[in-house]
Amino acid sequence: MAPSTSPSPTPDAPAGGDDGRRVRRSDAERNRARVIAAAMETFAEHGLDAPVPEIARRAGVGKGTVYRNFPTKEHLAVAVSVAHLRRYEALLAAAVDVEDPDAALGAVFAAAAEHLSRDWVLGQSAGAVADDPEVRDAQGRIRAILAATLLRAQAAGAARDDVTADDLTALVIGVARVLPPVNRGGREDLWRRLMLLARDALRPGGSALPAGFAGADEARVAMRDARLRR
Amino acid sequence: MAPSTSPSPTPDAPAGGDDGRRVRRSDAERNRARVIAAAMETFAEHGLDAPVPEIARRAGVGKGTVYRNFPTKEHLAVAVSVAHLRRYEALLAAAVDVEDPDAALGAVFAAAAEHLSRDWVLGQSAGAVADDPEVRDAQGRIRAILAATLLRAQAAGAARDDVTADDLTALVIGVARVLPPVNRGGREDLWRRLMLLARDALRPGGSALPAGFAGADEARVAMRDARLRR
Amino acid sequence: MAPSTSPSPTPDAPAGGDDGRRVRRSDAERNRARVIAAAMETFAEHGLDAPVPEIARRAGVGKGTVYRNFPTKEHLAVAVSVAHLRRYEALLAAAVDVEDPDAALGAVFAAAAEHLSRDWVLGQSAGAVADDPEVRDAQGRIRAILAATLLRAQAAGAARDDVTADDLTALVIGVARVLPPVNRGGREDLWRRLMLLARDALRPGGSALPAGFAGADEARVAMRDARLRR
Amino acid sequence: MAPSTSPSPTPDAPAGGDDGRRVRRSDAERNRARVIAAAMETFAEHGLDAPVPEIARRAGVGKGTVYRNFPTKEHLAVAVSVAHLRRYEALLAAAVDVEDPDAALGAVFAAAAEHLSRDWVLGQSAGAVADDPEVRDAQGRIRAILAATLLRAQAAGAARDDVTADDLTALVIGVARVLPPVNRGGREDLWRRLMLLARDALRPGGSALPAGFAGADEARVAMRDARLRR
DNA sequence: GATGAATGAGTATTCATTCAT
DNA sequence: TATGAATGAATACTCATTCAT
Repeated sequence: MAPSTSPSPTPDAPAGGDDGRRVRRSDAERNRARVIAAAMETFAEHGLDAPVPEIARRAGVGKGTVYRNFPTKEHLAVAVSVAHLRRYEALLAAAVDVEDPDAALGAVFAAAAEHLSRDWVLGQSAGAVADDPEVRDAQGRIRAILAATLLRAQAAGAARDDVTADDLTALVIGVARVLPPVNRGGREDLWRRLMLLARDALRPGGSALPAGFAGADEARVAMRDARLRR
Repeated sequence: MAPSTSPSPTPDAPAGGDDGRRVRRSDAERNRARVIAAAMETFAEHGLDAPVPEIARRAGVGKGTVYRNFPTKEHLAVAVSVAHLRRYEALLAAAVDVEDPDAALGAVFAAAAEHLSRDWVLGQSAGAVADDPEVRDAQGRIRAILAATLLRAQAAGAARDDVTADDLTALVIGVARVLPPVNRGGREDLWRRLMLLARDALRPGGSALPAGFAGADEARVAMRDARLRR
Repeated sequence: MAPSTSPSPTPDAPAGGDDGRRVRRSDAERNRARVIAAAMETFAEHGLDAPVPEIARRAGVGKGTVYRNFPTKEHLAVAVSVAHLRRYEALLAAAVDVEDPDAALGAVFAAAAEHLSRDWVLGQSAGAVADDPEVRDAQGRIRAILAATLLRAQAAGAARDDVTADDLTALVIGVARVLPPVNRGGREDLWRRLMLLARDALRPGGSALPAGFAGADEARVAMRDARLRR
Repeated sequence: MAPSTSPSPTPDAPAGGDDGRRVRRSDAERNRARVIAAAMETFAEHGLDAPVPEIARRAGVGKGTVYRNFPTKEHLAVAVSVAHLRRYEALLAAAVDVEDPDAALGAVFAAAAEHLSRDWVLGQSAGAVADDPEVRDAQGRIRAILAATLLRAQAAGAARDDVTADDLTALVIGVARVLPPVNRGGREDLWRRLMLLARDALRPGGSALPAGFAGADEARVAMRDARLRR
């Protein structure tokens, strides 16, 4: 039951049409966006336990509208996760452009601090959310960026060779799960500090590590099951 | 209203003393222990949302018995947390005995891997649980052990000087929140691996860090508030 | 936290206005009325201990509908009390129109017999119910009518001068709490009989009375606290 | 299922026996008395909803002891009612000795004020309690006293002829149900005042009354069904 | 006999989801 | 298409009553 989140729930609608229809369409689109925004906010504050009615209220729409766009609350959670992942991806993309491999790796951690200190939803990476193809795709793209950046750093001697993108991901997520987000009382400087510390874990010259994440897939599964709750 | 966990809350005023009493008491004590065990299990699987009836069923007792021992679910959560913290503390105590400062610091991370890979509940350290004096005490004792071990390592040059026990705590908890516990599909080797990685973050020669956890107290509060949800 | 009973609490923000809306609204209003009616019945039979599900069943709605209209059982109790008081007030108003002061006072008792012999819930006027502003207001208006009628009777020599509206109220409520309502096996004639008897207690020439209800307010409080239980 | 309250629950025990037995017996008797006393107190404060454990605690015994003496809570309620009625009866007996018929009738009301202002449990005159033979007997004896006193007053012209003992009872109970008992904030003077007022209702020269309580039995049934709740 | 531990039915309330309008 | 009324499953907690010790 992995819900998917296509931008428009009515794929059959023609691209062009009479104005009334287009207006309605854009109205619906706006509603959908408002619901997602409200859900991001509400989930951030109350976790997945946040009541749907509360989300509807904040979005300024009826419960029915929420359910029209997202057949279940889980679908909504998926949409929120996708939105978060997209934002994260965008931030990371910037990091990719950094020339210096060392600096680029640092930028990855900085991006994580920047993004996660505000949004903080990874706890939901469980159940239906983790199984959703769109979520998987976004996670895959992010992982690819992390892997590429790590490889560059390793090639340049700025990162130890015995770590993988999965180690990196685990460290980032770990830190993200320790600190509260800024809008919940978290402190920006602590986020940066811990991310820097985490980055240092990857420097050459550390302890000898035992075997690590077996393969990408297996690792992803392990990661996914890391549902902190529910 | 932070519930406290004395070994036996004895809600009905026990006379205590002669042996005849102890028989009944021991039975009750066994039930109490079974409830806590069941709660550890159930909370680990479903989080604090775990239904009390489910816990009662697993413990093989009626709902009433759960409530006799723990007036509210929160009291139960406190008891579970205390149990976890005690186990952790016991493991850490062993680490303290290690002579070599470097090895001792490593042992601390090993203890974390050992303990957390199996129990995994700290995420719930929120609300009433975090406010409970017994929980606070246990956390304080643990923090003291961490601080002492870190200091020894720093004095011996085995750890960078710009980190504190709070950094250490954050790293450990972070990793603990990434991986699933062994009984939920987690892999022992991954726990060890990540803890080793985390330990390396504390080696001398890392990045320059911005200001960190302001003071012990403030930091503890930040830490405590790091409830992933609710 | 005294719940108030505006005709429609409309928990989900109604737009109100066009006719389309009114259709739905009227349906909801009907349900609300049915819930109140069912509650009057059920409370009369079982007291405030009456289970909400029972009320819902009698009203032919789901529990949820009851709670949509009345956030807590106490709110429902308030609504029921207000409904009762309004009916009573309406009956009393008629009594006011009676010219002859003696007959008017008699009419007040008759109205009480007429009303209370059927509804019989005042005993619940305790706690949140008694503190509700709408309830207080209705009680105040009723008391005003009683006071005015009593004064007229006193002026005309049809009632002793040493009694107040609070004495009158107490007598009426007292009788109301002795007899079962008609729909529970009570007999109309007994109600009338006892109310007539009570009316006679106010005739001139009785025993010398000790100090009575101190002042309106204090008396009202005493009255209010006269919760038979809880 | 009308529970009966014989003073000693073990009617088979011989009158004389060894001391150990007598001690135990007197112990049991003491316990029983303490339970009743505690129940009077607790019921007065919380109504019949008072939890049995609370009563046991106040009595200083275990729940088991309560249930040994009173198989159900209703049996306990019966015992409490009987105790109350006995006290009332004792007070009334004194009134009987008053020579002057007018004064005697007044004394009856005074006794009611004296007793009911403190104990206040009549609300329980419902269900199993009202059906209990011991309760019925006590009520019957009380009614006989009231009837006799009323007859004397009527014979002496101190009371109207068109009222019966049932009218008198209804008036007394009515007043008793309006005011809170002294230990719940009630005021002694108000009790006296209202009882005097009620007494005046019986003076000669009142309104013409419609037919009244049909017969003793029927009336008693009507009275019994006047359960204010449950 | 006395105790209090255990039980489980019962009740208020919340919230995801459906559907008539 | 949007709304919000209705529904009922789910859950924490209380308390009368039973029964092993």
